[in-house]
Amino acid sequence: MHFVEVILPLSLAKTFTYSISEAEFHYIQIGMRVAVPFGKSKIYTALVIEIHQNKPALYEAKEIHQILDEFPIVTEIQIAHWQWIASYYMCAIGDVYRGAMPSALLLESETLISQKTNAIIDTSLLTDDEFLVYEALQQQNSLKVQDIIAILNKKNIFPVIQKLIDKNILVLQEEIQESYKPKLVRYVRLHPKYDSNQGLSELLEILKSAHKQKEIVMRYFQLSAMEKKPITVKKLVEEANSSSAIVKALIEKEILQDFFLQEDRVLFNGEINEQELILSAAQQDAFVAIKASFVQKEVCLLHGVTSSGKTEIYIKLIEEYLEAGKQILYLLPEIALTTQLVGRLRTYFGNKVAVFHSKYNNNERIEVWNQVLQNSQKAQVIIGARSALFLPFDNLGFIIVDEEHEQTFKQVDPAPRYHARDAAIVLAHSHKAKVLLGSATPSIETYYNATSDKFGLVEISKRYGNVMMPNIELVDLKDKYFRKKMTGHFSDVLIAEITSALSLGEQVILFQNRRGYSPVVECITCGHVPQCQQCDVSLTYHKQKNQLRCHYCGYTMAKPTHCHACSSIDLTTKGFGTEQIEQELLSIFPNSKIGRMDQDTTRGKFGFEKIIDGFKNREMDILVGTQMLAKGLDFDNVSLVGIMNADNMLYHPDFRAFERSFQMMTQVAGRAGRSEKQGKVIIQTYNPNHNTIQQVTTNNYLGMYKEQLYDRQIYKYPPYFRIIKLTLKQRDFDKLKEGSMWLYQVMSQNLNMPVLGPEEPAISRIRNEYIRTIIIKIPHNVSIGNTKKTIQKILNSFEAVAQFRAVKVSLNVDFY
DNA sequence: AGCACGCCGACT
DNA sequence: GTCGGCGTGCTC
Repeated sequence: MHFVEVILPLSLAKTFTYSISEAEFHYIQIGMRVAVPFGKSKIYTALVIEIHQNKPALYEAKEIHQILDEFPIVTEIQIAHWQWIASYYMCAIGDVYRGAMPSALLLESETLISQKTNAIIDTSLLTDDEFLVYEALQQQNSLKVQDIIAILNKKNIFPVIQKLIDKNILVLQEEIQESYKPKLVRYVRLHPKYDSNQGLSELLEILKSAHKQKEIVMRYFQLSAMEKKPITVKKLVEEANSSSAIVKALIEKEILQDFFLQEDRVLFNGEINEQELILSAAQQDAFVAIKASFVQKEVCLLHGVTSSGKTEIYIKLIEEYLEAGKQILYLLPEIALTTQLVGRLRTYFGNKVAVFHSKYNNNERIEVWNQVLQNSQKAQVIIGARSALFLPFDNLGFIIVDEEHEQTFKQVDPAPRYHARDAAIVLAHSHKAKVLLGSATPSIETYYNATSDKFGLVEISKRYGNVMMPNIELVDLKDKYFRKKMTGHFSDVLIAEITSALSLGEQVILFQNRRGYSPVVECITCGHVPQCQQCDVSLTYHKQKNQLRCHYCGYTMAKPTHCHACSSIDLTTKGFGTEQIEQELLSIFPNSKIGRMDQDTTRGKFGFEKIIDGFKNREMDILVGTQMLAKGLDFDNVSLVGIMNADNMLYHPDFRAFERSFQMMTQVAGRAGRSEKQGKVIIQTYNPNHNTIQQVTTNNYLGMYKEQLYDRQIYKYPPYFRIIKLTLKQRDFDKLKEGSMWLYQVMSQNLNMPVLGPEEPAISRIRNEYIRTIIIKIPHNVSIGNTKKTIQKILNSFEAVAQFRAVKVSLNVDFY
């Protein structure tokens, strides 16, 4: 009687018990994967988290299908960390498991349908559908469920299959395929029988008349003498200027032999910079202060203004942890930033640097996973986006969370909705590692923790190399429009500054945060704006493709030629996004090269890099972009930054709107003036006297922090209160309304704390589902654990009500 | 997440 | 009358 407890990669909170044989019991270890049958026919990759001998009383445990690993591929620290995430962020452990593992390690079975061998079939006894399946099987050995759905063009195909099985025509089998394939490279060597000197002369004799072949063999000798390492077939063919057919002939003659070696997909072949990195005085002070803070505290905030040279300090710290033989995790908010950073770190640490993020393909991810697990030399420094947090660290010593304030560290959908910064701090604790948070504009929460002695705090207020902070000028849009000094969305001041920057050969960045201000098509006659059929939003106009698009469900339609409400043909576009700014620029500065960076232009694996590199290489004069521009990019020739409209960020219905606006504007402004010359920033706004805008202008982080902190306390927001947001979704409007009201009332009666809602969000319907939200504010002196238990209990009774069961509820703890 | 069971409306 | 739609519940 031997059993294992396993986690399944499904949104199920429970663990499941399977029985194993005695032999398996002695072999199996916690952290290994097992293939298990689950439900009627499927096989899933489960993770063993406990091995025991307690026979379940209520059901008969199924046997596992097979053990998939030879050694644990998940550590016990990881399992504990995942359990913490599941409990803190109120999601199923299965969600965390599924989100944490590279998908290639979580294979599911695929049902294959094939014809029974030697079946005697009388096709006249088949129905039309059955015949179609039968006929398809004459072409192919096996079909997938999806194939049959396509062939029959209907959803429920199981009755048909069942009948065919009953008629003894079909068989089903479940197949799991290991999708990871090591990259194998083909090499050649001389056949051992010619190894001796005598063999050599024999060889030359054989090849006397085969010129081409002789050439290859001679080239092979040269290369192996020169390189003193195995030679690939590819290289040999290239060097000998020959073809692989000739190599093949030599192999067949048993003169050469081929063999395969496994190769890493991710290789670094650059030069390692041997020069020691020298820190400036300010950097050196910060470096020493951080180390001092780590003596007492586990977490330290490095608050350094934009271009204060934080990366060099990180590199110095990484060096020290590497010397101590520790693994280092470097978290970045955006995948797109990794390329730049990897290049930089590799010049110091060479092949010890590995990258991990979701755009990596499956094979690459598994290689990094294994390298981290084995504490390989190739993966001592891991750079990655938030998911890198889930790697199987063996000996983690140090975590850097760069641009700590970025909201992309918080996963929104799907569950687990974790915050990578906070989860990193917890992970570091179990590894007894240190955490460094870096930012020019720390989040209010982090700065609060740093100033209330929970975290260490180190500040740098000077830019590296004494570059001056940019000079920020405000332009009052109301006044400019009144005095007719505007050309499109550009004020005369901005145009003048762009003109002068361009004439000096300097580059310009223009920032337009498009959120909520997408261009729409409007009918001049009746004011009708085309809406998405399935969502509660206006369709966005995309000039390039001349179509209207829904940003929420992806619905597209061609731009209408007439109004669908009144048939008028007088249509106009309203609102402005990056695309329109780009268009306007083209007419104002027809001789300049203009680039655009937003979600539309940075698609594809290297879309972002292409634009960034293009701009760096000065292939463009002006770059227009969205918030992507605000994320730690370094350009050395940008002297002017323009913020097209500061107001649409400020007036977002969100308690973080001012904090975010400050961060975004300060970060964008920070792209200006990286060399000796002082940079210039123009902010166009209708509210030049707004506190937040004034704080940006005077680079007054502390002022912003204090003001926001005060507001947060009064309006009961973090860091004084923890926030849990519940989102309810349902296709039926009334059901949703009733359900959300019920939930709100029970919550506010049973929780002794503020509960807000049920609120109809600004976009109240997406993909035909109506949405309501409820917000719970947990004071800091109340136990979060108990509160979450109560919330869970209420949700359980909510689900027990039959009419509410169809309402989907999702939880977002520490909603960002 | 599947997948089966079971209950109601649109067709043979 | 049945086929097939979806709501509901369970999976070790």
